[in-house]
Amino acid sequence: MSGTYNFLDISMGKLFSKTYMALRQEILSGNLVSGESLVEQTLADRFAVSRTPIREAIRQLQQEGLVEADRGGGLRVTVITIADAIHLYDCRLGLEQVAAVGACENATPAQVEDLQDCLAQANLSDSAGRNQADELEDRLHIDQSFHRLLAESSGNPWLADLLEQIFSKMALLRLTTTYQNPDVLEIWAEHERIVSAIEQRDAQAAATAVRDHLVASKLRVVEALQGIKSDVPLQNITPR
Amino acid sequence: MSGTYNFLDISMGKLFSKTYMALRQEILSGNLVSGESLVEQTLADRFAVSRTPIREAIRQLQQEGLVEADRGGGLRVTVITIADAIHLYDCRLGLEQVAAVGACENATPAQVEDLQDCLAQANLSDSAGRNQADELEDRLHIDQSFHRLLAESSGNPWLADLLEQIFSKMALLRLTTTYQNPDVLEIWAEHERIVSAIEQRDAQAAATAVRDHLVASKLRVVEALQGIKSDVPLQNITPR
DNA sequence: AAGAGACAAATTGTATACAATGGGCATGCA
DNA sequence: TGCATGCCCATTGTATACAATTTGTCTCTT
Repeated sequence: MSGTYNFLDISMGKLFSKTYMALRQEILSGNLVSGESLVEQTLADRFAVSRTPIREAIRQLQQEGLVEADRGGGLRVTVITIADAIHLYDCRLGLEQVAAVGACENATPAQVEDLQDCLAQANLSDSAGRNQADELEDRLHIDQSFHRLLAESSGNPWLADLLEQIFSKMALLRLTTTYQNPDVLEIWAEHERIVSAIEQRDAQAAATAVRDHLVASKLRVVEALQGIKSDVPLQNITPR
Repeated sequence: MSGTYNFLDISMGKLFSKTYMALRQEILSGNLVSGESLVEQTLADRFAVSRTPIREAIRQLQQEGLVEADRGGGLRVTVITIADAIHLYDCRLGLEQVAAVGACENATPAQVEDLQDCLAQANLSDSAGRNQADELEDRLHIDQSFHRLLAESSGNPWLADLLEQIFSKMALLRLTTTYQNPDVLEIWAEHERIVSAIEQRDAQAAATAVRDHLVASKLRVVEALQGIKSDVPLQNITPR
């Protein structure tokens, strides 16, 4: 009974770990929609394991912020609102500036190279005109990689960890809204400024570049989202 | 068999939740020392519950960063080094500046009052000359409260959450090293500057005040720690 | 017809039994 | 004596049984 869901069957490591990754993947890929309630037994059947590893995986995801408590003890996939998006951007604003400064001081040559590769990849994906959906997907993925690399380059593991938490929640948002980033070229120009500053080990410039990038990015996202749900209270667009 | 450890017996809520809080308290109070390995069955006996709630509590603490994997699959109370302290301070630096800005925009009058109360309490604890240990304990507690309030005042729940994670790890550090903060008066003066800026809703001033405070605080702590373990590599004292 | 109460079903929380894994210790060989 | 090897025990991982809690519905009463 090889059963379903062996597409992620790495056949190594504990079940709860595999379950965790599979569940996470399902949430982040949109297979489990935001707000969908999670029933342990159902998931257990689905992954062909007992409730025990499921419980542990869910708890992990809960702490990670991808799963939240429903009223009444139930659990569901976290619902991210526009207000949350703004708040998360503010957190990124603070942390990524620190990351940029740290990267100027601690980034290894290999890491700088990785960042440059990321830029190159972005340009590549731009010219390769495939269907729009794939292109968008690619862009989002590259963008995430870029910021993840930046965080790692800081040499501050806690910082990378905190940012990772934020990223996964923002990934949730992307699923529910599927806004299109209007000015992609802008983003890459901004990314280039950041990398350039890091190459030159200019901490001040790097921090500023990151700040500008995120403020602009936040504004773009909020504008895009406002068109979708204008009912949600829009608190502070410009934090500074 | 009322047994031991009913000092936290709130008799309400799930066992794993109570266990989690109790375990957390034991770690944060130093009852379980840093580096001590955690054995599920032992803890289960100790709290007179089965391994199930213990496991969930431990996993939660692990994600929270108070418990970490030992080499060999075991778990132990997290060990925080000087380098970690520096890294955590850098994270705070980024996040608390954002918190200060947010507080200027979103703090309710009640929250501002709470912050002021915190200052008053600090002065009070200063004049009341009791034994030194208690006084130190009080100061640390008040300091934590202050920063927690600041985070909450921002109106950004994710921000408060991230900072809370950092605070608990730093609390661990305090236990292992028990350095004394040399310049307490400095700290309160700095706190007052922060509150004052928030009262006046001056975001720029608040951010600067927070930055100055944390940079100074970080320096103080690093200096204090350097005297204790001078072997640990000391990377970047001044990040900016 | 509307509300209260109780019963039933679904779901989560806890305990425990069993499996698997890894490390330490003892024993044997070089 | 030092190292390798194999077994045993300690500990964690998983499954399952059972308890408790909650929700929703059905009925009975007013």
